[in-house]
Amino acid sequence: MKAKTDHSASPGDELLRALSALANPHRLRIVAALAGGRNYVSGLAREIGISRPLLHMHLQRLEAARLVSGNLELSEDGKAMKYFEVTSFALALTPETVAEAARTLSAEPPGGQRGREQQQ
Amino acid sequence: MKAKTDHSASPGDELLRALSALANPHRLRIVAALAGGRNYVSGLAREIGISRPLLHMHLQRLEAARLVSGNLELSEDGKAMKYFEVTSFALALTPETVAEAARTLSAEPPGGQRGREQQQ
DNA sequence: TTCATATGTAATGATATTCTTACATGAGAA
DNA sequence: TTCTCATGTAAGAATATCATTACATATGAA
Repeated sequence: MKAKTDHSASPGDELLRALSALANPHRLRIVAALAGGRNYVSGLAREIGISRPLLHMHLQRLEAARLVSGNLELSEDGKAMKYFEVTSFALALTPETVAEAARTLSAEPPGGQRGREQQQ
Repeated sequence: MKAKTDHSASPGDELLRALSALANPHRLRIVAALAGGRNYVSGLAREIGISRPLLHMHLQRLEAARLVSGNLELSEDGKAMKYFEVTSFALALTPETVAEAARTLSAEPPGGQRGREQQQ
């Protein structure tokens, strides 16, 4: 129950989070829509045709991966609206960059990075 | 039950499949290990410390995404060994490339690309 | 034959993700 | 007050993913 927006993660973990965030058709469309200009969640939900609660969940995932960012604003008529926009991310994925990132992955609970003697 | 290695998929679908394939710590490590040289599945399983059936499953996912490829060979002593190697993939991920790919996503079973009038 | 190596897959369970429905709040307009 | 539009979140069901265990095959060596 911590680190939803973990600011202290290894490059490997950050890459993994970004990849997990992008590995979904809805979220790809969300990023695509926001690449065309910022929008608030209700408007965005209508634009891409999914429910607000669902969009809310996907936006959280994208924001946790730092691929989008949102901030609450007050419209002229006083309505609170949360506008989201894409961050200017740039990920280069090749066998080499993946290999480099994989070296700093923290996952895998039991065992850790060191000590991997095969048994039987 | 079809298209495990779908050769006729849109760029968007291919990107989604590649992203889904990479969005897993084991599979990042598998790609990393193979980037250091080809290997056969039992050897690779020992190298990265996971069970063979599990590795087999992950390799299928990576191969379906065309990130790795394997071919069966016969060792000198007659053992059948399946050697895997990474393909020379290169994915550039930016808001723009994602937006471009998202235009050709086929997913979303009911509704399709067209016809998205809001109800309510 | 038995042991050790390689291959693959089926069955099952444990977790994680995804998605809908329903509810709750706040502010301006009618 | 009531309606509309915005926000968010909780609960539960439906799927998908992940992982282990167990089984099945084939080959060479002891």
